[in-house]
Amino acid sequence: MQNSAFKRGSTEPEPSPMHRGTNQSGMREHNERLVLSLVRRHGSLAKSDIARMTRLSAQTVSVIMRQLEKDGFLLRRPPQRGRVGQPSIPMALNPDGAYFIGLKIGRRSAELVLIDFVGGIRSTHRLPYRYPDPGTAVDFVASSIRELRTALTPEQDSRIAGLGIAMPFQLWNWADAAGAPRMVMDEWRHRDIRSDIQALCDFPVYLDNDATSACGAELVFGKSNDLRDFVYFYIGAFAGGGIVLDGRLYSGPTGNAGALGSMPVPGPNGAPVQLIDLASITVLEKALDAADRDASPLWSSPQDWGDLGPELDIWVEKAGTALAYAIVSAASVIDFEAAVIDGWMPAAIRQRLVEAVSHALPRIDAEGLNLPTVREGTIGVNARAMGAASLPLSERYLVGAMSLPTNV
Amino acid sequence: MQNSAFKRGSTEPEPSPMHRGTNQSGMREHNERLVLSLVRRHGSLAKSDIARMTRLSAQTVSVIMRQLEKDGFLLRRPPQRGRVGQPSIPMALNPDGAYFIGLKIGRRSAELVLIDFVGGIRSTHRLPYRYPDPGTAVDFVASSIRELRTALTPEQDSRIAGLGIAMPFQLWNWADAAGAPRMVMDEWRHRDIRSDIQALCDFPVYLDNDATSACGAELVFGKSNDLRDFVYFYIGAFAGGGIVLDGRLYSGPTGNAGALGSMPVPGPNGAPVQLIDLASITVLEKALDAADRDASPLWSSPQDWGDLGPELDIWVEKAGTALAYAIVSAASVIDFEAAVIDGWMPAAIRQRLVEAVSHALPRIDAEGLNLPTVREGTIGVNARAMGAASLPLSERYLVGAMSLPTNV
DNA sequence: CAATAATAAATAAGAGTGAGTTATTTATTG
DNA sequence: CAATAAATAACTCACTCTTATTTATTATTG
Repeated sequence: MQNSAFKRGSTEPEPSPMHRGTNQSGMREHNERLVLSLVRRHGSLAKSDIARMTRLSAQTVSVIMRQLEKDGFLLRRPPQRGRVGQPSIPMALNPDGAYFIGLKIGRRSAELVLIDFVGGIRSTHRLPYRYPDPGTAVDFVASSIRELRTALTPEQDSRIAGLGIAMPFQLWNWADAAGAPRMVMDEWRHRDIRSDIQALCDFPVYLDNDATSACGAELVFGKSNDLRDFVYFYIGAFAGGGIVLDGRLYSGPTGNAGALGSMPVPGPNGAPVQLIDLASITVLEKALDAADRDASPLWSSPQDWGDLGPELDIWVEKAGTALAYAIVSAASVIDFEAAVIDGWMPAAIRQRLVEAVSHALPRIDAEGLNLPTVREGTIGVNARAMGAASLPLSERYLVGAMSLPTNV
Repeated sequence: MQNSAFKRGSTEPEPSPMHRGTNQSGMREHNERLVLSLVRRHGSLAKSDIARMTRLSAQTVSVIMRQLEKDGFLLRRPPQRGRVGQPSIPMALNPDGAYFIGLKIGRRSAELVLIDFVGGIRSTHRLPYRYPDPGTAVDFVASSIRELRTALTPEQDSRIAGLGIAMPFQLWNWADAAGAPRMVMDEWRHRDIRSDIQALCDFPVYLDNDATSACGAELVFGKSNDLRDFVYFYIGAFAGGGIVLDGRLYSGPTGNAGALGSMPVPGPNGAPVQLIDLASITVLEKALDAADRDASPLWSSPQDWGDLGPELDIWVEKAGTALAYAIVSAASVIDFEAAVIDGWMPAAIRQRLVEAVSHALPRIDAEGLNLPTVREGTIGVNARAMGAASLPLSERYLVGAMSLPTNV
C-alpha cells in the first residue's frame, strides 16, 4: 500500500520527469552548493583550500565565495598565520545565513523547531496528544509558525528557506489500537498533509519518512559527515532507518528507502520476523508492562530512563542481535562504510545497544561481505525534528538529492 | 577481507578524493552524455525531442547533436512525416561510434568479447581451464586483443574506447578445492589484475564484480531501461547481484555493492544461511551428483539443459523462495521498482525461476514495504562479458557512475 | 485544386554569463 | 630582502540562450 503523501514535493511543478541539461546558471549553482557543502563538512576553509579541493581556479572560487559572503552565507574567521606566505582567511558558515523549520509528526506528539544554518535550535513548539489527527496538526503548525515568525526580524523572516515534515510511513497502520479512532487514522491515509502545510507557507515544503529524516540530521548536522555511505537506524516507538549514498540522503523512488523496520530477521523460534518486532521501544514497553514495571519513563524522559531492571537487559540483547542481522542484510545490498544507530533513548542505553550489536555482528555469517563499522548516532532524541529541517537545507544548499545541476 | 583489485580504476590518477567543481567543458560533456543516454534509452529521438526533454534550448541541442553526428556517434534516420510542420529527423546511435572490450574471468573459463556502441557482439574469444591462473589469463587477454585488433581497420581500432573486466569478488575463496592449487589461487589475492591488463592497453581499463557487471549489461543493453532503480540477480555457478540507482549502476564505495549472494535467508532447518547456499547452480549440480544424474549440461549447454528430473524442480522451488526473501530484504534497504533475475541457464528455466519467486513473494511478511515487481533478465548467458564491456561505455558516454560533471 | 495559412523543426547570428589564464598585489616566514 | 602563498584584477574563451530566419510539411479556403 502506497502513501500518496509520500511523493516528495517542492513548491514548483516539475513537468519533466527526465534528466535535464546543464547551463551556466546550473553550473554556478552547482559550484556554490559545492562550496557550501565543503565548508559545512570541514567547519571552515580558506578560498585556496576550496580551489584545491574542487579543482576550480582560485579566481573562480574567489568570485563565488565573495558573493556567498556578501549574501550572508559565509563569515570570515581570524587569519591563520604561522606558515610561509600570506595568511589564509578561513571562511565558515554564517549561522544566520538561512533558517529552516522542522516538523515532526509522531504517534504521541508533534514537534516544530526553527533551526539556523548550522543546526542550532532557535525555537521549539510541542503538541502532545493521545493520537494524531490531521486537522489539529495543521492548526498547530499554523499557529506555531505565526508565533515564531513574529519573533523574527523581517530580515531573519525573509531568510526562512523551507520547511520539512518528518512523519512515519503509513502512520495509520501502526496506530495504537487503544486510543485512536479508526476514522481519524484513516484520514491520514487520504490527506495530502504536505500540500495542506504548503498552503500556509511561502517557502517550499518537503516531506519524508521520520527515520529517513533523522538520518538526514545525522548527515547534515552530526559528526558522521566523514562518511560517504552509511546505513542509519533510528530506534523510536518503532524501529526505522535511512540510507546515505555518496554523501547524500537517499530516499528512493517512492520515498520508502531505508524501511529497515520491515527487514526480515531471525525470530525467537527460528521463523523470520520483522526488525520492528524486536528492536522497537514499544517491545521494551510491553515487556515492562508484562513485568508490572512502570514503562512511562520510556516516553516522558528520554534523557534518563532510570532503572528498568532485567527487562531492559533482555531487550538490549535481543534488539542488538536483530540489528546485527539487519546490518548484515543491508551490507549485502550496499557495502556501507558504517552503520549508525541512534534513537529515542538515553545516551548510555544507546551505547549499550551499539555494544550489543558489535558483539552480535561477528557471530553472523558474513562471508563475502565488507561489514560496516558500528557507530553511535550523534544527534539523539531531537534527530527527527532536526532532520525534518535538514530536508529543505539539503535540497537548496547542498549538493544533494536531485543534485545534477539543472536549468533555472 | 578486502580485494585490493577491487578498487575501480581508470587510466588517470584521481588525486582529489573530494567533489569537483564544474566548468564549461564539464557542462558540455554532461550535456553530450545526456543526449547519448536519452537516445540510447529511446532508440531514436529528434533534436527537438531532446530539447523538450532536457529543457535545453533547441539551438544548443542542435549544436551538440550535429557535433555528435560529425564525430560518428549519431546517425540520421528517415524523416518522420505525417504531422503538421517540418518533418523531424530522428537520430539514432551509430553502432560503429565506439567499440568496447569485455573480459569475463570465471571459475571455469575466461571470455573476451568486442562489442559495438549498441551492444552487438563483433567477436568472441574463449579460454576454458580447470582453474583460473593470473598469468595465463593475462596472456589470453594479450593475444586475444592483438588478434581482434588486427581484424579492425585503423579507423575502427582507434574507436576502441575501453576495456572492462568482470570477475567474481574474492575469486580465491570460492575456488573449487578439487582442482585448484592453493598457491595459484592465492596469487589472485595479491595481484592487481586490472593494472596488469591496463599495461597492455592504450585505453582505460575498469574492473567490477561479475554479477554487478552483468547488471550493467541489463541496464545499458537490456530492455530494463525503463527502470530507474532495480535490484538484479545473476544466477551463475554462484548467485550474485547488482544494484541500479537513479538509472546508474551503483557499485559502492568498495565495489562490493549488490553482494546479494551473501544475503542471510532462512535455511532448511530454520537457521539462516546465505543466498549463495540455496540459489547457486553449484547447489543444483551437487543435487544432481547425489542423485547420480549427469550434471555436465549445466556448464556445457546453458541454452538447453535437457531433462534434469525432480532435482531441478526442487532446486527451482528452493532457490525461488530464497530469492524471494533476498528481495524482501533488499526492498527494506531500497524501495526498488523491480527485481530482475537472470543467469547462466536456459530461458525456460529462468522463466520458471521467476514464477517460483513471484509465487513465494506474497507469502513473506512485507508489511510496510513497497515490493518490487519481479522480471526476467533480457540478456542471458552473455551478461557478464557484455556487462564488462558496458563498464567503459557507461563511464565514458552515459550520465553515470561518477556523473557529476567535472573539470577537464 | 491551387494558393495561402498554420505549424513545427532546424539553423544562424549575436548577446550574455561564468570559468580559465595571466599578471599583480598583499602579507607573511626564512 | 628573497621566497612563498593567498587573494584579486583584467581579459580571454567556451558554451548556452535569445531572437530572428529558413525550410518542409499539413490544414484551410475561395
